[in-house]
Amino acid sequence: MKTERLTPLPVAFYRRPAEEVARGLLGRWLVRQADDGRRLVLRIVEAEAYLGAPDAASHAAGGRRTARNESLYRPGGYAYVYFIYGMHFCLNAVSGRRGVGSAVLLRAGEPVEGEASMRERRGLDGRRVRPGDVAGGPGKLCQALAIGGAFDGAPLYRGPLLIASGEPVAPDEVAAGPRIGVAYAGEAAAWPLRFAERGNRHVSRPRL
DNA sequence: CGGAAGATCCACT
DNA sequence: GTGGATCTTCCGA
Repeated sequence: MKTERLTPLPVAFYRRPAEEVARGLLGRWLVRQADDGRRLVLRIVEAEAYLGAPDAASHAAGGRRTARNESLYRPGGYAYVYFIYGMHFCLNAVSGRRGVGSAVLLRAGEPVEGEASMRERRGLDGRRVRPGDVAGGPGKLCQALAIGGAFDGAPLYRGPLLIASGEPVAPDEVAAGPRIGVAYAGEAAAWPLRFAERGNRHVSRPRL
């Protein structure tokens, strides 16, 4: 891939409503400069918007603010990384203005560079691998890119973890549906805030 | 201070 | 399709 096109998305990209940011992130490159010197790149193919206070599915529902979700209230352009189910990390891109608490959960990516390294981190070495096994899910994505709690609050426009402008997915190629794993959220559970590239086989759940 | 639930993943049937 | 793994965080008592 062409290094000269690895231009980080500017902070202004993120300082918009989460739904716009989620749609706009599809097709972009999630770039991880690993500690072993290798560069890992995923093309983002699935993302979910979480709106903050008015969204019962958000970690900021009702304005809830704790030590755990503090970075969710940073200005758009920073990472919110949390630990869940005793074993998985999830990566969000904070959106909107400081204090809003809205973010975009990065749910799936398509390997572009460093796939062998990602498979190794995922424990898939030598095994038969189907689309979605490498980074088709928020936990898988973080494991493939070696993203842990150390990135909570880190900027996404510079440093060892950033999102670079690729070719955005055309609006009519974006499928929308309800978010995954938020059945408890009442009315908000049905909001169509999950977005994925239509027909892409690397998404976490092909049904949309 | 105890308990319950969680923006998940995997193996198994 | 179902259930188990595994542990941090949060809220209620």
